[in-house]
Amino acid sequence: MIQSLRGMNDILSEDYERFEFFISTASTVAKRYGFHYIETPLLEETALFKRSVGESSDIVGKEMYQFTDKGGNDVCLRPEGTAGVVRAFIQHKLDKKGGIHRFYYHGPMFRYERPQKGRLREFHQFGVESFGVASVYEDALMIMMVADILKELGIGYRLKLNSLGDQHCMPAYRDKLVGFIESCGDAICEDCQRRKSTNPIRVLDCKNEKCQSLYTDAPKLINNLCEGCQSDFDTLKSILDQHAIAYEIDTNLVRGLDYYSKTAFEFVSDNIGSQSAIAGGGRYDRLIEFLDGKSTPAVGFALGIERLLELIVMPESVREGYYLGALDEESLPLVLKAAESVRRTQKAVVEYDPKKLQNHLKGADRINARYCAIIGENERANHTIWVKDLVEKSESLIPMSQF
RNA sequence: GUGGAAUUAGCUCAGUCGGUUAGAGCAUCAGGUUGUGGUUCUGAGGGUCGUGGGUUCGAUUCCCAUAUUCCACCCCA
Repeated sequence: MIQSLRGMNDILSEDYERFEFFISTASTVAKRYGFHYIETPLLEETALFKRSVGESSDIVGKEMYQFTDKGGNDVCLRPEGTAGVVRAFIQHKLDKKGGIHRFYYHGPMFRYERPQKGRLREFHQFGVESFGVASVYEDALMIMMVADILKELGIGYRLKLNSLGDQHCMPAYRDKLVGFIESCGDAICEDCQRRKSTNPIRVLDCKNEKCQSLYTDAPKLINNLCEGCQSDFDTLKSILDQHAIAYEIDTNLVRGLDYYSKTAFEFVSDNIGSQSAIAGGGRYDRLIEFLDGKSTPAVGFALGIERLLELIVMPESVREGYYLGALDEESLPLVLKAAESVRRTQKAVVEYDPKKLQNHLKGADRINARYCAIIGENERANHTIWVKDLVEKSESLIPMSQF
């Protein structure tokens, strides 16, 4: 038997209902905030991700589905959504056009990781990107939008917040931290030794207890922000306070993608296992120019759809449409005809096997139909269709001409 | 990528200290005297016990490999 590739799932029936419900809910919220849909290719030039997400990141370093196509191009299945949207933004010269551009998107992303619950090799994200707004109010808008989406879906969460600083304060802090780490010498774990050069900020949330005890005195980025970053961070906190959005400052929160600066946030759920981040995002003011566009402030976020699916509280399903069946073989053509006209306005499902009324009613019940429409000997003789409303429990004989 | 656990019917799981026809609940299908559902009763179908090797007179059970899923690490959405 041929199976789907490891970490790549089919989404069917009930799961898809949730999936669809999520997409429509999130899209509706995004549109209410003034965002427009954008669709970008699943396949992009490898260089795009190397330059945006960053070569030092795990995503680019070891998780990309990378190959050479028949034309000899070095390409990748997209591991995240922002890079493609930024590429499109620049390619269509919206950076030069100026003004504000707000996009939302959803679709599959690919990362070659070891699968686990909530961690798939093909997974789906819903994301938004906002270009041209430098104000920290836009950062707050992002967080409010995620909060709105999760609220409409009935999902509880904790919000973690941090500021990563900008090109003025981050490099200085990084040097200071690396200096501190070096002062620890060989006392720290192997992972930290490696992180010291790849992503020094990550050592701060090392799980090793010995490392943690050494790091209690480590310099914290939050205490080393420059004036601009500090005041934006303070403003952001006060906006969230005013909107009653609870948050916790997590000075160890580091986004794994190199393009983030200033605001970084993550929504986590305590009910889905160890892969608990359900949404993450932040500001990336420098990315557009890194990709040869005109310097444009930007901020965005992405939600992991599969991680949300089991948390979604679906609205109660209502009975709808028709179930149509025949009591004998001779009635079937008339049933098909009736179904055809019902379908012009409503759902109509036909049972082809003639069977007893009782079994038809069971069948109608099973597919959650509102009406059970049956044709048998009597109906044929009188040119009527017997229809039972499964909610009202009322029944009537309707002339075939009215169908 | 590292360490660990699991894999038996469509689903959730029993079970076999290695020995004839491998069980349950739910689901499916069919009936309960001739046209009334969701919450009844009866019955039936459905499994080469994840896959491939090995040990054995004999393996679903023991051993090895492999695949997948799950847990922790890692990472992130």
